[in-house]
Amino acid sequence: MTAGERVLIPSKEHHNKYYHFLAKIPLFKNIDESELIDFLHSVKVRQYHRGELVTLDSEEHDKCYVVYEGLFKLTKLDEKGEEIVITIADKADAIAPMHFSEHYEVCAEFVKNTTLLYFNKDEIDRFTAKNHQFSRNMIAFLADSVQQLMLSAEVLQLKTAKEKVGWYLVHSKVNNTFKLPYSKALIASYLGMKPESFSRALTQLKEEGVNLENKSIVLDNGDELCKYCDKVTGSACQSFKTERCIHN
Amino acid sequence: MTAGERVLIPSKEHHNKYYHFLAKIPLFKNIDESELIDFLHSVKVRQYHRGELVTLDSEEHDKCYVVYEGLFKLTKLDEKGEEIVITIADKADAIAPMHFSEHYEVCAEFVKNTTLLYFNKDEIDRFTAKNHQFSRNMIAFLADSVQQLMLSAEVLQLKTAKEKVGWYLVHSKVNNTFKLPYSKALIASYLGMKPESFSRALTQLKEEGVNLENKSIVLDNGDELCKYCDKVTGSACQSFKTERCIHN
DNA sequence: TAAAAAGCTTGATTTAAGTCAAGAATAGTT
DNA sequence: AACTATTCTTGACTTAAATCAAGCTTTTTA
Repeated sequence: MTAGERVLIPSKEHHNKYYHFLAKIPLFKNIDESELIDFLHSVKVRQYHRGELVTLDSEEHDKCYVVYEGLFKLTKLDEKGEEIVITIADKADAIAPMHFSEHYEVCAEFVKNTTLLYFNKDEIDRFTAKNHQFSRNMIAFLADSVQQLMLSAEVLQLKTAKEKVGWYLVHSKVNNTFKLPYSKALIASYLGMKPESFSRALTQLKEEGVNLENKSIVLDNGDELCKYCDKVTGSACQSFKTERCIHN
Repeated sequence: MTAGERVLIPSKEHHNKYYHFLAKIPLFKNIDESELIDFLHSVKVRQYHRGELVTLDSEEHDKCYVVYEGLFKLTKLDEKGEEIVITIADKADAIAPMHFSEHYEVCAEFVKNTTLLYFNKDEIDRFTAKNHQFSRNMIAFLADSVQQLMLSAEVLQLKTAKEKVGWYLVHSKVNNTFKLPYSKALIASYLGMKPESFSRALTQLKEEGVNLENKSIVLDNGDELCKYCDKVTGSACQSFKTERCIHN
């Protein structure tokens, strides 16, 4: 199956479905309906299989992708076959290789069967020139990427295995989901550690009252994860800066 | 000395000097002279001493800085006093904490006496709205930050001590400077390693024909560093993709 | 529902880089 | 030139996480 065969030209009803989906993502926030409808005509769709590995080189490079359905990890591979996970891209997340050097090669590894919506660079550029709100959204999107990358640089370099896992779990607590969103192995690779180390970190956390039942976080007391919380994550917490919060 | 005392209101002749400097940096590329002159009236100046440590919180946050003279490292510190270096900001480099969450705290550690030019967020926002080329430049600036951060994530996580140092040296080779731009300790911290490890890595590289005399790189053969070169760095090399290049 | 595969855990061992400590080299100052 | 303060190097030792290997669980599929 070649790339071309899997590029779908969306029908009118699909367009409608994609429009409603895209209109809600941050990249298209606060944009006039008429302009947005017009722009979204240039959307293309492509599907990928679980386990598939795509190198974002030359051809795939001048694009901006949005995950419509599914999950993939954006990775960098070295000669020895080692990999680092740069981001986990979940539903509604965007990836814009069009902004990188054509010599910067990254890989997309599809964790589930995945449907990506995408736009070509020249369409994006035209819309950026035409619509100032879209420029602003693009700036916000990139700024958010920068901040996330700086935050994970910090986590990866400064924290021990236990602290990394605690930090990851505190997200799920702040989200109010109290659930691990992905497999342990995937989260481990995102945290730059091996599944064995992840598992050992969990047994250490168990001694502190942090338990995982199935994929749900169960806390003996309720505040056991607070010590692993950073300020940016914490700012989304209900108890942020109350007396129960470590950030004052 | 309080912050206020060190904020200088530039005189007309200083303005002229700053204008010529700023007009050449990427953030202000291809902008009409009249518009740029107008915008640059909002520039402010501040000086910092070697060794000074400034936390970019609340007050310092809503700004965009450009290094006019000097050098600082943007760092993240943890409770134990450990630090990671996010970027080394040298002459003409820009840092825009205004794009980050107010809860994301970073530190600037001044390596030399430093003069920073800066703009307030609302001025930047106004100019972004008014001038599309500036929007484009801002997008390019952020995209470049994203790529640099992804590249260093890769270097920091995937490479051994020797490979990190080799990778750093190959930059200086591609630049044609063949010189270490900073102290070994600063470069070591940028590479996420201790000075001792940096030193040991250098002795390993010496066995491969890579020598440092004073701060100059001296190669026995000339191609000893090529194996440490990544594609993005390599694309700036004279011999990129020739038969002498590892990237084909 | 059995079989196979994938995902996870636990133990024993290795390893690369960090730590600590002391001395050498270089740069800066009087 | 002599003194001081950094900066860098080298050696001995420690340590956190990786690796290797085996067994256990859960999920998938036939």
